[in-house]
Amino acid sequence: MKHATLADVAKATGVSVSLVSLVLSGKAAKRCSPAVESKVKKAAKDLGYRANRLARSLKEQQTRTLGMLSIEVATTPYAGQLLSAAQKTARSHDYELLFVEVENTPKSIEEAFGLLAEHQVVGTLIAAYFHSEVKLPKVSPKNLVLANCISSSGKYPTVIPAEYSSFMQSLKLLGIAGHKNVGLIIDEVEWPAVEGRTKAFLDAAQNFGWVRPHERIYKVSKTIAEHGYRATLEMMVRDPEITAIACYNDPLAMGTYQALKELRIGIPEQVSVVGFDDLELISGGLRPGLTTVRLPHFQMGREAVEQLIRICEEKDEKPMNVVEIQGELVVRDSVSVPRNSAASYSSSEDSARSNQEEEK
Amino acid sequence: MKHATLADVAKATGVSVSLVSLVLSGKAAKRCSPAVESKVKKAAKDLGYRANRLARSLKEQQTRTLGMLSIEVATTPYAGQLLSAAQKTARSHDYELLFVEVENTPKSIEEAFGLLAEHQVVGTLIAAYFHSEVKLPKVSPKNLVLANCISSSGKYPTVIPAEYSSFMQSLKLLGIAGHKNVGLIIDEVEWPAVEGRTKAFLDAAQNFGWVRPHERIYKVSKTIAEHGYRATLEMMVRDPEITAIACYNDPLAMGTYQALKELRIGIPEQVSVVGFDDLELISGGLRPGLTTVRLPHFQMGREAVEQLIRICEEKDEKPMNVVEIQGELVVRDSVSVPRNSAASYSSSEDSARSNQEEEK
DNA sequence: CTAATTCAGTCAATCGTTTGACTGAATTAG
DNA sequence: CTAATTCAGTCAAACGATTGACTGAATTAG
Repeated sequence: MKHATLADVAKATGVSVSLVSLVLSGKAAKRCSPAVESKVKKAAKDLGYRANRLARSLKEQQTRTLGMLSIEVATTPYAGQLLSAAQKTARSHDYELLFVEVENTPKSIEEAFGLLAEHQVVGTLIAAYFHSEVKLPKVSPKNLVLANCISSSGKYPTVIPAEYSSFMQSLKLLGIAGHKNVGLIIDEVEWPAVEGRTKAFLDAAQNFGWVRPHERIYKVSKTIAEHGYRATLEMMVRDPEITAIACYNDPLAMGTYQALKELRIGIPEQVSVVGFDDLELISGGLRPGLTTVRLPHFQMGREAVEQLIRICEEKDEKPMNVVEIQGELVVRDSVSVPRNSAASYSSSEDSARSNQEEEK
Repeated sequence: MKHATLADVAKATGVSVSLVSLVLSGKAAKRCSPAVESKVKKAAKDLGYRANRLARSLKEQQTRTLGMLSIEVATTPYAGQLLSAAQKTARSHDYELLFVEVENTPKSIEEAFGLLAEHQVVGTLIAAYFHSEVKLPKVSPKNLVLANCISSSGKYPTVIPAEYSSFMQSLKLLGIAGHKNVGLIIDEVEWPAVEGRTKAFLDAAQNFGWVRPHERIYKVSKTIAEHGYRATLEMMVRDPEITAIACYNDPLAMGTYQALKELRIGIPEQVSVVGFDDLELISGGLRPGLTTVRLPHFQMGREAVEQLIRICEEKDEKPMNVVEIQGELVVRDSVSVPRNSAASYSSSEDSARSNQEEEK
């Protein structure tokens, strides 16, 4: 049971294929009597006619299909929002998304470009799932937008998180609360994300007069809870006067929580903690709730597709080259004023004891 | 700079379009001299010729495109694996994936079906991100496979996790370790997943002689850490002899950890915990690592697409109607023998007593 | 009353690929 | 030497939708 075609509708109404096409695409302006028009529409509906996009695209010499290349996306919890936003945005402009997963190698990406070319996509979006550099092949399609990743070529419109100012929001919170002894736990690899957040930390330190910030950066080789735990233990032993810890991401913060709890250091009474990413499972699941910054995955997906469609349709006078999107500070309960400015926390030893007492 | 077509290659070599087509699709058997064949191939390569799939599909009256409908997928951390597997599997059979996100309503799904029909997809996959029931419209395409969801119609091949036997693996672990007092924290909503796991719990209780299992099922209205925390506090207060807690999923187990730590109950020395899902961020991030069951998202995606392709190509004598895929037990460090059966935990009485005292 | 315009539609070419039918030359069989 | 076969290709008709050019009739303008 194949789909009905224009010819079927034409036969059913006894008019020509041309007229049916004109009527159904609303271009029948002065070419059709109202009577025939409604007959055609009725027949189309009865037959369940739907245009064959292959034929239409072939004739029109262009599709409304976008290619979405995901770099090892799907294995991370970030994946969804960006992809979801991309699809919905595309859909709302009557575009479809052809989804392909690739590795971050020129070869793999080039293969995917080839595939997409065969499908005559009009534009391509490349998304990564943490803010990283993507390795493009020498020849790339002209309508290309990068989301959550950058390319050294710098030739393509790029939508990335505003690392610096996003992270700065949570650092400001610590600064304004009065913290002076703040530690940072961060990835040792020099991703763009690391760079921006480190700079934010150092600038915040400068602005708020934080003590010895350079010595209080702890690098970890993997940004997982385990490493956050170890870094925090080390930090608190070496640097017991620290009153706030900023973590590169939420999994690290999860480890920080574990270490602090093990050391009987109260959050946030004795040490405040901020994370980054807002992985709901972690940030909303921890006790107390983790104050963190929500990465704008949804917005990036939407913005990237909108840019892409704009350049595909050449509506754009001059596309923005890099769009930075601000994350949203999500305030939960892991930040308070530093203990030494609060009478009741005059001594961490006391607090530790009082914690134990409280639990009885 | 449009793409080269067969006509371009033909012009470049001075032969007919037909012959180029024949050569490039390897059907030139006896119709072409070796000399011309290599000339054609060279020209095609030089021009970067790639077949236009729209034209090909139009002519052949069938595409190699599959529709992938995701039900509110992308917001969950599970999303990726299934989608990733689906795409890779499709790709390995030379199929592409048109990705559409829908809501779980007949209307939204029907709209998507229409879109996919316009794109002449040969088959459709519907995936949900937790094992749930999907509401299909009255008319659905014939080549349809469900992944991680079920439909009341029961007409379509369905690939779902083996809830019962997957959960049973971790319950067996508790049973074999010698636990007799086991609590279950589970969603109050009657998803298929809840049903299967509850039955597993009751059967395990029967087999291993667990005490009063029915009274030890704690229902929560949301399966998040917070509710796991509250349920666990309640459970341990009401039922201090419990030595093991099985959680419906990992976020609940995260809450269980928090409650047990707050009560100063050691994991696993005093109470063992098992989760479900293997959300790496949680299960690998908790201390001690959470023993849990990895949901077979990747395998479901792959299996579903393979089924789909099989029915699309009508290779299948009789497609399996429901394929259940077993999850993998991931053993970390949250299970040990129960405290009162182990000599080394003779002091567990002490802990238990002190626990109770603390709770007063 | 003729000419121009409008109305209501049809014709036919086109997009790029595929493939069965065809052709003209060369080779082989008998 | 003729007839049949093979070789090396070409022709042309689709697939379904689009759209500028066209047509024949009716209406209107002058």
